[in-house]
Amino acid sequence: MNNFDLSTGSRYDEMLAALRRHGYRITPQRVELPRLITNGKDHPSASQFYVVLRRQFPNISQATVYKTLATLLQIGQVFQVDLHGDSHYDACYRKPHPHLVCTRCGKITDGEANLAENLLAELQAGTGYTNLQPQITLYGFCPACQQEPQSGF
Amino acid sequence: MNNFDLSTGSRYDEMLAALRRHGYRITPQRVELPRLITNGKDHPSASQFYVVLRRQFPNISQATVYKTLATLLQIGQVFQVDLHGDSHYDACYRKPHPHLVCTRCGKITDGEANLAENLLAELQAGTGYTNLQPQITLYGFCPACQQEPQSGF
DNA sequence: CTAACTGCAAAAACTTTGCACTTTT
DNA sequence: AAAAGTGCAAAGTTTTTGCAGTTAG
Repeated sequence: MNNFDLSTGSRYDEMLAALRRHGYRITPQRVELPRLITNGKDHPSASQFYVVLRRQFPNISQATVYKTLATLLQIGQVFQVDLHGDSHYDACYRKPHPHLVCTRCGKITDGEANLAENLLAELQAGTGYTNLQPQITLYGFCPACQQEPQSGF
Repeated sequence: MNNFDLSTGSRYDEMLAALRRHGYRITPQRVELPRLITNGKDHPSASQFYVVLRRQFPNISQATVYKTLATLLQIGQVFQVDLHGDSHYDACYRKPHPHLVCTRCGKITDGEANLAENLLAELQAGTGYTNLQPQITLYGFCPACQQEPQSGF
């Protein structure tokens, strides 16, 4: 049921294991955010995580959400999608793939990975840059939003 | 001397012509920002434009910079590169190309376009999305910054 | 028990907005 | 002269920071 081949257990288990491996403590908040991000195929923002997490932790703070995401980012367990305005997070960073952002409804979906990997390889080789982390975002109108009338052009 | 083949005059002339064509008035500020962005091969942020523009317009406001960039964006004359904390701008949006961002010094440089265009075509065809505007950003260490010691790992 | 983590509140950074004044056309 | 643009200041967002109290190991 997982789109990505993870021979070493589920994405969620791997994320918690990574936290432990890096010496971070396992707190209820650090259990729940990984669970959320690995369960859905959406790409929530910090404030979207905050809203959902508050159902289980009524007193959780935005700071904790930001700090947890920063931690996961640091150990390479989430991938950041920078949008104009805020950042969104993707749990499945291992296979680089493009993100399609609908500029009308704001939905973010995953694109195909094939060429993305080739492009990464090409750049890795040709530019002298190392440690390249790709962020491929395409802004456009999703199939559902194409029916609606143009905004103002 | 221009990296991109612009059969119809310089990038700067084209940008001003586009402003006129769309009915925008040509003000000193709208002359100078296009001159700045088309002259360099860097990718300034709004506040970087602000700092430079203040040399010629001591009273210019950040608001004017943001509004001017929004206008140029709207008529497709600049391309926006969304980074974690702010957005940067590229004058040569016509040929989609990747941007390489050094996570140590922050420098943004242009990558090769070949595969970028193929990837765009592939996605345009395969996803049902329309009007796709690619934003391909790769974070890594630039050649100059690779000598320095790792931050803290 | 100790170091690490959380929540809270304040602050910082980026961007947008409203409005009076000025400038293009 | 009219419409559009600018500057200023205030406000709106997102994200970061400092610190006291709490908790995981």
